[in-house]
Amino acid sequence: MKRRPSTEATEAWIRLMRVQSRVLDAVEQDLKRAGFPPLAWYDALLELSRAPGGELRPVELEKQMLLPQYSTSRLIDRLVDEGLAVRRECEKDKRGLFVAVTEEGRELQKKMWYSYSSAIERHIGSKLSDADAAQLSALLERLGCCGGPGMAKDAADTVCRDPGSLR
Amino acid sequence: MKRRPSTEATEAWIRLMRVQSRVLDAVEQDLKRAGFPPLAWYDALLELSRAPGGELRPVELEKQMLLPQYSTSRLIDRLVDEGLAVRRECEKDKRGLFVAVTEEGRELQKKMWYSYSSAIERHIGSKLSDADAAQLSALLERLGCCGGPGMAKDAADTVCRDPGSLR
DNA sequence: TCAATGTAAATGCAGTTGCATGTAACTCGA
DNA sequence: TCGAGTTACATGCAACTGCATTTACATTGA
Repeated sequence: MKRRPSTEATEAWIRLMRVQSRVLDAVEQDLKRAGFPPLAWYDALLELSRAPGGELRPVELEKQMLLPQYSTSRLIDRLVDEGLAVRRECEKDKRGLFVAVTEEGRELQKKMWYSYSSAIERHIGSKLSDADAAQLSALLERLGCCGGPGMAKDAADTVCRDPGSLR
Repeated sequence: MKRRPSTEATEAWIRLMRVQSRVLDAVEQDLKRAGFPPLAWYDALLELSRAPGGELRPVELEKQMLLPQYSTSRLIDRLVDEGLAVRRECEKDKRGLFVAVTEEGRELQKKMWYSYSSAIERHIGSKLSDADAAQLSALLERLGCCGGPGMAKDAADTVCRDPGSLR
């Protein structure tokens, strides 16, 4: 009589939770030590930088980053406070607005990438061969369900130069 | 000229972040919908229930759960407020104390396990074969602890037992 | 024995989150 | 064209987090 969930599944669950929290923490700490803001800022700046014209509707950013609406709204507040982005009116839809990355924002994003990428290398790249990393991705992907056809692949392509939003 | 981090490593990083956040979220939501408190409460109650005499020093709990000290202190506050645990004096070391799970706490932990385990099955077990789950664990493990001081290994051993095994 | 140093736990504070709601503007059907 | 329903974004509030500090006790070493 098999147990459900199996011990293998339960163990995978536990490791997934523990390992990502540990690795995320390590990367966030590396960034913080280098004097940078949290990863979420990087993600947002990257999404904005990539977008045509360097601007997005909050609602788009929210979808990219998988954040709740109010969370996005407040993240934008902070970016604007720091001069990394500006809010612009939206002619098309007066309810909405555009958020545009500033030159300062673009620069910060690029500077962060040096720390960020070396943190990824330190905490992931140096611990798994490329083949193993690929296999880990593949296994994780099967849990994602996000398998929304286009998106996953697309994100992956883009992201492998500059990781996209993580949450 | 190879890129560092490799695209494979970067992709693994992104998936690790995204997938765990999604899966954790799904499981937390399942628990919440069933009217239960957050997962951290379950973990704490389980650690306490397992401990000899159903009690632990906060500092032990903190190590098991990999939480910061103040966070443990406040988690205990909440458990105590809800009658799920009690604080007891510690004769050996008057700086410290013991936290003991109450009968009510043990019951809640057991009841939560039904929701929790079915959530694990739904979000992990049903998506990976046992062999794949085991392989996922193995890959994740290589990202964990490593180089770290003894503690990490110890924590992993403890935690990786089936959370429901003592039901 | 006592000062210095270290450890266990709690807490004040500022910043952040989640939830629920508010406000404004858009859409659509009769 | 009007009103019901929906969407975009912001925000008040309570709960929670991280950080730094405090309080109390323990341990060490001269």
